[in-house]
Amino acid sequence: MPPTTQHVARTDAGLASELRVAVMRLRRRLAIEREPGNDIGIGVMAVLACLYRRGELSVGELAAYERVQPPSMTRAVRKLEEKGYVARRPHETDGRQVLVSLTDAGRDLVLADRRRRDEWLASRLRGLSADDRAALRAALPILDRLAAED
Amino acid sequence: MPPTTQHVARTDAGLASELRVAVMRLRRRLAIEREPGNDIGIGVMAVLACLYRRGELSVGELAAYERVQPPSMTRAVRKLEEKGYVARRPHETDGRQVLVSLTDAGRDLVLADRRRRDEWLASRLRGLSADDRAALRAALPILDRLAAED
DNA sequence: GAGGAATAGTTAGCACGGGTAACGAGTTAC
DNA sequence: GTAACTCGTTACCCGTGCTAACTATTCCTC
Repeated sequence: MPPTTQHVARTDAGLASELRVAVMRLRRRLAIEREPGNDIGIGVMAVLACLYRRGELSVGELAAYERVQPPSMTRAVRKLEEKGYVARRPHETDGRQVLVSLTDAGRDLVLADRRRRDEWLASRLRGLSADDRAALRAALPILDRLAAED
Repeated sequence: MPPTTQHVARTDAGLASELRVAVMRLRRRLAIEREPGNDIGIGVMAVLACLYRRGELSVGELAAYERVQPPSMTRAVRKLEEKGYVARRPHETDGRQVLVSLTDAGRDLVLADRRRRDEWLASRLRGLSADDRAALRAALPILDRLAAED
């Protein structure tokens, strides 16, 4: 009889597989929920959220944080600039770098999107116990660290 | 000054945004780690893992669990069948359904892949405390439930 | 039992978001 | 001052998700 999710998750040996599947499923689920008039995909939205938290960043820094290759980030930034959510300006001293920052419209979009997804999450959280919510909150920085650089 | 990850994650208001970003980054990170000779993408591998845990399933059941539309699962299964990792057979009593099961090669691939990713995870876990690992294990079923059906 | 509604799977076609390779502009080191 | 490196970009390809439309089968109703 093949092991169930609960069984393998109790061991380190199965943690990777289970975590991987859970992360992928949840990612797909999250991608569905978006601000109704928001035509920005979830990946591109993550760039805005990153700029919101960290302020002005270069294209390379954004790519490194999102664990994406530079060309992918160039495209994401271009799309955001076309829509007026970010501004690009050259670095003062290093002419190779391009600094990206949120516009007012971009900031508004981040907040609206966060509100929207919070509503969805709130409906989900009602089905969870306080312990479950605390467990999620505790796991968050660890998930973040797992995804970070070696 | 914009809030940092730690700041917003302490409140329910920011949990959704932070969780979303963490999940997306980790998903990309996990997608990179794969068995060297494994030309199967992470999404298709998840199908094999699902069959390994649950045994024979119909295309529709697979699609529902992975939170994917039926056509996407049809394609994934076809690709796996071409490579000899799964077998398809008609349902005994319901001629509409197609049942998918792992072949021996598919089972081997699941185990090899799991071993490979476990190695990667083990190297990560060394950087974490026992509490962190426990937190991850506790959060796993909750992440799973968040992605589940309404 | 015959016919229409519902369900399972597939096909076709599209969009988006990753990747690599190759290149130009700018900087740094020698 | 030139060679090597870094950053960003362009061009192109591929994987994987979606919707719409179709077929085959089953279920329901009369």
